[in-house]
Amino acid sequence: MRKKVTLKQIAKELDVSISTVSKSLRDSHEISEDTRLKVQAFAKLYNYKPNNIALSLKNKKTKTIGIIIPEIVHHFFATVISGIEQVANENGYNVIVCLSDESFDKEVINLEMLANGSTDGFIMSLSKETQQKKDFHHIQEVINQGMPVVLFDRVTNDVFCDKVIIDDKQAAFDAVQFLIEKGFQKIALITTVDYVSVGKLRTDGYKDALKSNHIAIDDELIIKIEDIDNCSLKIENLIQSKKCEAIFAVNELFAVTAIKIAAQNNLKVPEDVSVIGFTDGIISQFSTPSISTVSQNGIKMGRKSAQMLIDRLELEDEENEQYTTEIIETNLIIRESTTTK
Amino acid sequence: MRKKVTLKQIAKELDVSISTVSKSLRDSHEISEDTRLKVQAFAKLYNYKPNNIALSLKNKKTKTIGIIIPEIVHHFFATVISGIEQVANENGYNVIVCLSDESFDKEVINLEMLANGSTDGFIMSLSKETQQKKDFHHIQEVINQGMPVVLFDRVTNDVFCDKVIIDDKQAAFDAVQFLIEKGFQKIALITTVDYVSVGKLRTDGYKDALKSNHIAIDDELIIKIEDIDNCSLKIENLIQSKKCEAIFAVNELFAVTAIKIAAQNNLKVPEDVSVIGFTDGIISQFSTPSISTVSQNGIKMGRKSAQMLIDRLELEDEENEQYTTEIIETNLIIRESTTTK
DNA sequence: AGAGGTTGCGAAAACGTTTTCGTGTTGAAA
DNA sequence: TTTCAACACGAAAACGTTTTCGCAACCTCT
Repeated sequence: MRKKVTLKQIAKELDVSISTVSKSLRDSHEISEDTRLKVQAFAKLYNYKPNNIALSLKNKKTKTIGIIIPEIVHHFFATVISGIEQVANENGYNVIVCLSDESFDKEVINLEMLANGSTDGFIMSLSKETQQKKDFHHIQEVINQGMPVVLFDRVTNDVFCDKVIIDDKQAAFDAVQFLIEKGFQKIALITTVDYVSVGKLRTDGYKDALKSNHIAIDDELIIKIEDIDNCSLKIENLIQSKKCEAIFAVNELFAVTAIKIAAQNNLKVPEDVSVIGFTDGIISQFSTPSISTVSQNGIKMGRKSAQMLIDRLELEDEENEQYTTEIIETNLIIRESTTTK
Repeated sequence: MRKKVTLKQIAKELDVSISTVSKSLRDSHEISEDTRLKVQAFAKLYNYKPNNIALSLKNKKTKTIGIIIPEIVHHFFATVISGIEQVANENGYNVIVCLSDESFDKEVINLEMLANGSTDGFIMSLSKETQQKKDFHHIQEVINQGMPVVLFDRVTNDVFCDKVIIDDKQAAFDAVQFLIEKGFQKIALITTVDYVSVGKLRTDGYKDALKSNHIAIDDELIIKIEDIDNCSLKIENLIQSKKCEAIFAVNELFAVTAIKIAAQNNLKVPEDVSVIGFTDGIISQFSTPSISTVSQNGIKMGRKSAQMLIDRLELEDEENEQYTTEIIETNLIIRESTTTK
């Protein structure tokens, strides 16, 4: 076992001081060429690499970004991480990932853990519980300590920081508008409970689209799912009522579930009912029929978030800038699950 | 902006030494109760938390696990990370995630970067390129430096370390055996090129199952996909040849693609052709028909990997133990894509 | 009162860097 | 021969901890 070699060991071996070794390796002109080359050769031979921890301590920079998200087994979040990682890598940063499991407490613990020197800043998306409690003191805290935070997707107006979102309301509006233009009037909405910020916004977009087309909002056509695991019953009721010609679902899972239940009830998609989902994930692409959906472009969202964070980290004159909220464009991807009335 | 407070600042403020503060906070009996309580109260007031970097430097332990995987936008890998994160969290570890993007060079760079003090050990799954080049010196290197490594799923016999795998060959055997027992003889295989270790093993399992049932291996029924993005053509040829009654695919994507292409060619699944996939991901669960598949249990794999790594990290008398290879059981999940002949 | 033990605290080293500053040696200019 | 700059290098501080050791001051016996 050949442990990593340190400056001290090199210094001892070559009978020079630690300073000399350090300077030689950093090509300082203070050191004679003789010594410099000798040290460099020795360092190369022993594969010397500076210790990151020591550097972090000295520089008060870790070159590490903390990511805190509700869960990773979720295609959208995975793509965002992927985007973050790309930009982080390009700029010499590493990412350390923590999962809140949609729990407020875990979010707080993770944040505090990483805030004690482990990372230079954070990119996060709020857990459901946090959104429900509307308690953001932990985030405010790290910001007060001078660590930049970028919120993405599930954000809040209650904390001032950089944010990256899509225009959920507009995207939902567009999707529903599309259905209306295809001739549908009886459009159902499958959404989440209101405290999930994006769910609420998408619901608003749905309602706005109906309103601006002078279509009455029928509460029987709006179902709010609390627990994703047993959403089937409510959806089945909706389908069996046969009151809807089209469905707009605020996520993939709701969309594909609706399609499945429709099939079980001998309704064909899109012939009998058109479906548009949200999030262009694996499900939308590969289910049969493939699902028309609002694409969120998680990669771009991640890249943008990382870029904003790194920009702020490397800004010398802190504080100077105002916070901005970046909006990532969405687009409607039309596939097999929609048709014309 | 209230920066984090340090021992030194507390010491100065209370006019005691740094040692006294440190000891007070760690409830040392060396310190009088008076002083202890005073320091603790002050520390609490200013929300003192020890700096992780300083601790890491001192203890020569980071309490951080490095994960290096080919990609994260892949349900299986996401579940493994999830499992790792659970166990890591339970044991006070953080995880830092790097993506190799299936590139050998990125794998090496990430590994070397993290090996310079950033993590205590690694959990990794080899990139395709690494498996193809059969160059594992970078992994051997960090092991030689005394950092434990756990390989999972895509492993190699060329490096000695702990490993967590499924019995790919047996699992494939079981899946094919199942199809045979359902009465099928003409069973096609959609697999990867041979240098992907798991692809090779699953191919072996397929062949063994046929052999042990005295069914001749028909090379026309075996197609090897190099590039996942344009696998359609080869699969279409297979489907159109109409020579197969059942298909065993070594991953979800191949399975769902086969089903889609079958549909396009007016073949129904499972009525006209049965399909079994590999990996119980989102696709298998939500596609229509839902896909019978070999479940790998990524969570369990991640948990086991993390446990093995942490066990080794916290083993005082290093070296003492032998390396082990843990096999996670798989199970065949039968859904709608298979039937009886 | 002296010996010995306990109590309470501080100095300093250590982890591995980088960087500032000081210093001794050399060479050249005056 | 003296003076001064350039050169080459080392000592030490700093980042924030923990821990070992040393050392006073006090207490308790004889």
